[in-house]
Amino acid sequence: MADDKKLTTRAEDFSAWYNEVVLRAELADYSPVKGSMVIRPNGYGIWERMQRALDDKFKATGHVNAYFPLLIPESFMKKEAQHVEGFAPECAVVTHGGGKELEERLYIRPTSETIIYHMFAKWVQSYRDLPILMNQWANIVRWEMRTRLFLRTLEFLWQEGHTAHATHEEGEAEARKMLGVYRDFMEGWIAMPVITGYKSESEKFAGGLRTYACEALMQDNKALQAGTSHDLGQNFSKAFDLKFQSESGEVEYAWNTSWGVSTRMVGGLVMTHGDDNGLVTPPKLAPIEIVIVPIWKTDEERSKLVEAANKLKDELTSWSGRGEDRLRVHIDAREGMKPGAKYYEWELRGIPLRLELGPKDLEKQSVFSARRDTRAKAAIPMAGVAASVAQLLGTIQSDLFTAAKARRDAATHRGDISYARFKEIMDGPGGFVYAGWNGDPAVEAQVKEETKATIRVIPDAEFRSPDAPMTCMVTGQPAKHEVVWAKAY
RNA sequence: CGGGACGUAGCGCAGUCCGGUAGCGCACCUGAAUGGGGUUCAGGGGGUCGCGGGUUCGAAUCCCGCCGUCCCGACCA
Repeated sequence: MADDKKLTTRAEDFSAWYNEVVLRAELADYSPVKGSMVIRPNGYGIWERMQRALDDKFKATGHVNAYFPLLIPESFMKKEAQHVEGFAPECAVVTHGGGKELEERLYIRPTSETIIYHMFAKWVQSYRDLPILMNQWANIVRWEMRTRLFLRTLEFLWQEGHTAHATHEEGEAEARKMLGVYRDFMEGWIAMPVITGYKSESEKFAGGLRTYACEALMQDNKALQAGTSHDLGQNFSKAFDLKFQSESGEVEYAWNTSWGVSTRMVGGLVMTHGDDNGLVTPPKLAPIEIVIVPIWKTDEERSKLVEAANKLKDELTSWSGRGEDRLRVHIDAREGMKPGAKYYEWELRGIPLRLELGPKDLEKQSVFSARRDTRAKAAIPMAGVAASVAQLLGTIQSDLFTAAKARRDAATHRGDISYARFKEIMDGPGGFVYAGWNGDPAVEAQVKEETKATIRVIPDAEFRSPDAPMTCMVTGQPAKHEVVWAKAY
C-alpha cells in the first residue's frame, strides 16, 4: 500500500487487494497457527446470514440437523479405499490423549462420511427407515500446504448434508436437488452467478460415483468451486454395512449422497462484488444493511441530529413491509471523526446503503442516500422512507447479480477455439472457455500441465453452447463432451 | 519438502555496509477547535531490535547456530 488509506487496486495486484479487503474490513485475521484464521464479527455475521438462509432451504426440502463428533477412528478412515487415498495426505491425526499414546489413532474429520454412514448403518433396518435426510453444521480440518483467507485454510466451517436412499434414482435426484438449492442460494443471496454440472473423474470426490458442482468466476477471471454435491452410490454403504430390507424382502445396500458449502463462499462474495474502495456486500447477506451518518456542526445541532437519526432508525426498524425480516440499521454518531472519514470506513466494510442526515435534510424533510455498489446518491423523502429504502436495497441486490453475470459472460469464451488460442487466453486474461473434449484423462492432465487450467465442470444442458464443438480442442478427435475450462482457486 | 526474500512499537518502514545504547509515518490516549467525502494544533503512552550463543569496554549493527514469516513450485472445498 503506497497510501495507508487506500487499498491496493484490483488491477495492480488482485491477491494483495483481496487480502487487504479481508483484513481491513475486519472479516478475518491470521491466527497464530500458520494456515488457520480467526473469523471476526464482520465476517462471521455474513456467515451467520448464509447459514440461516441455507438452513431454511434445507429444512424446506425435508432435512434435519444433527451433530457428529470431530474425532474419527483411524480404522473408519481406511474402510473406503478411494476415500483413504484421497484424504490421507491432508489429515490431522491425534496420537495422544489423557497423557498417553492412544491405542487407535483418531483422525480429525476432513469430512464425515465414514462416521455418519457407520451410524446410519446402526439406525437403518428396513426400507421404512429410508430416506434419511440429515445435515450438520461443523468445522473440519484439511492440512493444506498453501493457504488463503477464507479460500483455503487448515480449518474451516461448513455444512455437510448426508442422505441415504433405497434406490440410486432417488439418491441421484437428491444430489441434483441440493445442487439446485445451492445454485438458488448463490444467485439469489450472494448475487453470484454459477455454472452447474458435474466433475471429470480426476476432479471428483474420492469415494463417490459422481460429483456435481457450482462454479463461479471471480473478478480476476479465476474460477471458484463454491459448492459440491456427490452421488456416493453404494461405496460407503458397502464399506460401512449400511443395509436395509426392501419391500420385497431382499437385503440391499443403501444409496448415499453428500453435499457441502463452506465459509469459502465468503471469499467468493468478496471477489465477486468487491471494488477498489473495499467490500461490497449484497443486502440480503449484510449484517448491517443501512448505516445512518448524522452530520452536525455545533453541540446543539449534534443532539438534534442524533435524535433525528434515532427516530429514523426506529422508523426503519419498526417497518414491517418485509415481514419478520426487519431492516438492519446502524447509526454512526462517533465524535471527532469527519463525515467523509466515516463514509470511507463504511464503504470499506461494504455496507450496502448509507443515509446521511444533516441540518439541510431535516429542513427538506428528506435523507441523502448513497449506494455502495454504484456510489449513486439521491435524496429520499422522509415520508415513506422505509418502503423507499427497502425497495432500493432490493434494487441493489438484483443489480449486483446483473453486473456479476455481465462480467462473467464477458470473460466467457465459446465457439471454435484452437488450443493455441486457448493457451493465449489462459496466459492472458483468463476466464471460462467452453471447448470440446474427447473424454481422455491424459488430455486433461496435459492441458493442466501446459496451462494450469482444469476442467471446472461438464456443464448442465442449460449452460451448453447452442453450437457445441464437435471435436476435441486438443486432439481434434470427436468430442465426447463440451467442458468448461478455467484456472481455479 | 526444494528455490528466493525478510524478521526493529499494533501496522508500514529507516537505521545494519562503517558497533557508541533506537527513530519516522500511520494507528492509539488526553485536551481544544473542526465537522455535507480521508480535519488541525498541542501534549502523551507504547520496543526483551525473532531466539540462543560468541567477539568487544560497548552489539539492532560483526560472527556462528536455531526459529519463524512471506513469495515461487509439488497437493487442494
